[in-house]
Amino acid sequence: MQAKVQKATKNLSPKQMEKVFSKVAEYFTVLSEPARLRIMYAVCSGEKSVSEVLEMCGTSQANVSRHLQALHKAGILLRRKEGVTVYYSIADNATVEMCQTVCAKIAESIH
Amino acid sequence: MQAKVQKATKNLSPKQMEKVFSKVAEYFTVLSEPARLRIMYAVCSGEKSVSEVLEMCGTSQANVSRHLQALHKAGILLRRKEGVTVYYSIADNATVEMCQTVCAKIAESIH
DNA sequence: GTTAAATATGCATATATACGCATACATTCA
DNA sequence: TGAATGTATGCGTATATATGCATATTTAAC
Repeated sequence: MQAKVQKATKNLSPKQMEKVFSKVAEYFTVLSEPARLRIMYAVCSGEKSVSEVLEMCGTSQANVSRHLQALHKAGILLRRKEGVTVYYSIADNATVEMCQTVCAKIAESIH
Repeated sequence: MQAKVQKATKNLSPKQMEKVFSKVAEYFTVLSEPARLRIMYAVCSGEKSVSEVLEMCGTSQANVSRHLQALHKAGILLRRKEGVTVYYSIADNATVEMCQTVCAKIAESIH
């Protein structure tokens, strides 16, 4: 962590370092909810409207809407509006691949 | 996410899938605290005792102790006791590298 | 304009957890 | 045994946020 991170944080003040850690923590917070992971998993199979995700994930409409917004705000999902319908799709493949790796690793430990 | 994850989750029941998402969420939760990231960053430079981390990170001893325990319980840090002193070091390099990547990416956006 | 469908938001509540403080526990040494 | 050092834990509090429910907002069709 230090080696690589120091390259990117070499010229950062302690205050700025705090900001980095704070933002990184925020980022991981978005991924730290089962409901959001379920939703991400759904959107991974292709662009989905809020209603479609709602059907696939089975919780309240309000929740799905808010979770999708959170993922969008974090830059992980793309948002596209078409009439009354709002479509979400993957924006950040790096994040998705990271989740893939972690999910696969943990899934194996369950087999 | 689906492609790779489906390979590892092909034979999992919906209930088991829920367990996977739940465990993945737990894992990310550990990484979603600035204080813990700061501590991980400190331990990255080499094995550290609780007191050493305490000096580097500047919060209460109780907090440092608990955060280190959380990181250990998550399998990210190794714990070694020597007399009264407890030393922690990196156990899971994959996690550390993941944090490196995310930190570097976010640090760049601050420059 | 009215209605209907899709999405978003306000509010109350429950739950999780980070933190500070005090104190307990463990180990070493005199 | 007693004292000192390093670490862990119990407890109360503050804060964040996930959720459900009701309702508002947006857009299209009539």
